[in-house]
Amino acid sequence: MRTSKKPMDNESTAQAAREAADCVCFNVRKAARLISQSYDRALKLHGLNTNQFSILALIGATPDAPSLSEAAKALGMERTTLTRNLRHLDKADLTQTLVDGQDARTRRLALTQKGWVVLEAALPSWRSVQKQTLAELGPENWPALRANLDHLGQAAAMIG
Amino acid sequence: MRTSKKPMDNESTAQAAREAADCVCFNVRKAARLISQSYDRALKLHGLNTNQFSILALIGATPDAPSLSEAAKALGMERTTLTRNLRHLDKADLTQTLVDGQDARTRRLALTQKGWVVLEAALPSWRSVQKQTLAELGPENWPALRANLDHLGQAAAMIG
DNA sequence: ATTATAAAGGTGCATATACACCTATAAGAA
DNA sequence: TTCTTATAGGTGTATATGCACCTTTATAAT
Repeated sequence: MRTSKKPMDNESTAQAAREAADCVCFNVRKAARLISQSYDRALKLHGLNTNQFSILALIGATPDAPSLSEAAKALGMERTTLTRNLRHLDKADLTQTLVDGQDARTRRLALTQKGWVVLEAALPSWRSVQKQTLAELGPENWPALRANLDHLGQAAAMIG
Repeated sequence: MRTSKKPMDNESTAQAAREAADCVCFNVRKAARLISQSYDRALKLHGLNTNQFSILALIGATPDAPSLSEAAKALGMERTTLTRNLRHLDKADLTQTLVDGQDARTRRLALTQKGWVVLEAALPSWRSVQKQTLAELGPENWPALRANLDHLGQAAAMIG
């Protein structure tokens, strides 16, 4: 006896829809949402969220001030998304967006002195949450996981 | 001779910041952004993005109409995020949000007939992009990758 | 030098995300 | 039954995301 409330005509679609629980995109997005919450909690003390921390760290880690597009590429972030994310950091006086001397089209990104101070202060909190996360995962699983994520990110441009 | 443009006092912070390229959260978020773009392209024909597809599929796949909170839990999505995401689907007449008969606090989620039709139509496009994505990844790598992502998502609540 | 093309970046719009705080309703305690 | 507490959900606010389309500036072609 059927107890489902779904109309019989949709039953085959319902069955097919169960496949989508295995969707790569869904599962990566879901993990990103959940993991972000723990990193956000850890960085909140420093007035940063995980995204802002990543941007500061990328700029700080790049030997010469990267252009907006270079930074966006390195962050795997749409250029226009980075433009807007930088607004908050610029307003908070953590970053500076300056016109390049050679090419008037290019914006070069740099940390302000305050940006350096906040980044340095936030790094121990990041290390702590990163360590806990790797411990949960099993640190030996991380290299392969990261390689798979990198590979998927690389390949994505060719798919769809 | 030093050629870096960064002030010497920040060099140790710059060095430390390079560790953050290995951040679990950053790498998962980055992959989510990039992968989402390919799935979004694949589903665009059907007027859906990957997130909307996932919500439709989850509701369609659930035997009895799930409550908002149950659906949010299954999607790994903040309840209030789902509330707002459903607005677009409700407005597009793909989903219905109805007050439960037993408990006036509870909203039960269901697909409209149009929702069933769109979901059914979108499933082949999803299968296609999913297949290409798994082919790029190497299908044998997906079970472990998914298990690691699930584990991280589960553990996130305890971290930070 | 002029024109055509390419490259860098910004804006409008739509959608996604979640915390803090609020209301409404149900269930339990007195 | 009344009071208390727990549960389900919504709203205000801030930030994130990316596509389509635009302007500005540099480079290439003639």
